[in-house]
Amino acid sequence: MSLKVYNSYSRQKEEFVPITPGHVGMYVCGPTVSGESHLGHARPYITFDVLFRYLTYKGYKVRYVRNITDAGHFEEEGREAEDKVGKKALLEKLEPMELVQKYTNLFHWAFKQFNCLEPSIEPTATGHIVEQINMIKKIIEEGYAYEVNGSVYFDVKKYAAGHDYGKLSGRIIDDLLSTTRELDGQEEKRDTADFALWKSAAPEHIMRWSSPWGEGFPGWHIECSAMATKYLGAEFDIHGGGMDLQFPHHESEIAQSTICNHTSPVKYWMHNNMITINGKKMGKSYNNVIKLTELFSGDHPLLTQAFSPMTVRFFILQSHYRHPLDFSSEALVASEKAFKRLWEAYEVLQKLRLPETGEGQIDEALESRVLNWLSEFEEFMDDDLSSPKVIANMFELAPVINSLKDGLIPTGALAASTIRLMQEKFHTFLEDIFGLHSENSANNNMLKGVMQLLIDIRKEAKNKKDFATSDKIRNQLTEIGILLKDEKDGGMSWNVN
RNA sequence: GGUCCUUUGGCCGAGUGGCUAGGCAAAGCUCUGCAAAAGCUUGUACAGCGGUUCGAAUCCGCUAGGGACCUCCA
Repeated sequence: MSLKVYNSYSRQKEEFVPITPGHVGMYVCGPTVSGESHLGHARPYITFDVLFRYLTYKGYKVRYVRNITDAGHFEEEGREAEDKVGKKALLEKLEPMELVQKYTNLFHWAFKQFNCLEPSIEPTATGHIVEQINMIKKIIEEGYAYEVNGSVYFDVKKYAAGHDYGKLSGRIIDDLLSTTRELDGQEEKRDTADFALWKSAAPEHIMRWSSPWGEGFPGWHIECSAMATKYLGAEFDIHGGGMDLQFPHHESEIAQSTICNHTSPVKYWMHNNMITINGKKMGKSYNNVIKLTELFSGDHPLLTQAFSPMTVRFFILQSHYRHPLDFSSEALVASEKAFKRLWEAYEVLQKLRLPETGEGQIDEALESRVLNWLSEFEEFMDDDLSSPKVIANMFELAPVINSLKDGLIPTGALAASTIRLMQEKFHTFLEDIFGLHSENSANNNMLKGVMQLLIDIRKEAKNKKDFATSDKIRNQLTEIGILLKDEKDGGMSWNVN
């Protein structure tokens, strides 16, 4: 079966065929480490983490490059040539690189909580100034950039004459060129649609590098072009990022790389949609940001409780990555419960007793439904990563699993091979591909031993119909957050809430 | 203003022409010493109006609401 992905560039689903058979080059726009990551950032990195995992599952050798933007861009291009990172550093009285390090560490910490795999290469913008300068030089040589007062701009009009600037983001070039917006500093540009490749640094500017055009710093878009070219080549398979980066960032990236490398850089452009809050995009300018640390601690006016990383990951996977996802505490609570129920069914499944040969009669109808649900896992993922549908099927299977365990469905109703397949598929999709894991923090042997002791005492009490003792044990455990459940067969299980 | 997207049951959220998505919540039942968990059953939703069609949540048009991008943004 073959994977189909939605290509933003062609605006349709296309069969995924890598440029080099067996290998995939994937670039994802990483974070700007001038501040703390928020819930909105979780979506692209989890989405593309799943894609990375899925491609790997499909047997591809994937080189996953995700940059760290630590050089900072303009707060408002053309208006105040302010380096975002530099400015905040002054306020916090930190060295710029100290600030960058702090937020990079925090970013890494948060996404480790989310169980995101580390990219193959995580290049930084500041570490690739030379590559960026070389690329700009090349673009000037090609005649598509010009220097003014120590800054270098990309000539969009000239580019658009021979290329389809605006195709990715659905812009009409004439509209872009005729924009009448008045911005200070625009007079340097030949055209308002032009964008900076290199900016001359004002004296107070902290982050600065020498270049053939004087002291300055790179434009925002050039870093991705330079680093993607360096590590993935002039032409690579997948470029991912948030929808809000389509224009101008990715559009400009295409233009720069195309001129520099004489080929269109990316085969498949993939964009995730936004996380909204009350219908509005989560973003600094809207003042509706929930930082990841706040999410994990529950310390935010919009949160009724803390939410674990796995709950958030599951929440994100329950919707399709190209659709907007509206956040609310209620929605997260629902996902938390759903995830818990699914995970418990998964754990039950892994411990399910396999039927002996000839034990009971196979329920053909059930068997074929189960096999169908299982085979759809991959089918759905192949269809542009339809994780919500896979999860829906898992929930169809959960009652089957629980009923097998409780004896409501006889053990022999499903063939041993079917149950084994179910175990395998759940493991593969839930853990390897979706990247989910147990949140049961009680995985230490000492607690297990203590719990076994309590369970034994409670069983004895129950056998003696000493319900006062048995209830005391259960109730007090409940109070400290351990849930004890009586099983149908007289056994007991427990989990930490 | 320009370009594009979207509007599904109490809530979240799949779904692009005909077949029950799913989750959470709610109600009833079964199991249980009681409870929890689990299982079973129940909802007949697709913004409004009109059109195409044998048939539309799904295609087209209009109206209304929401949103994204056009500026740093995941």
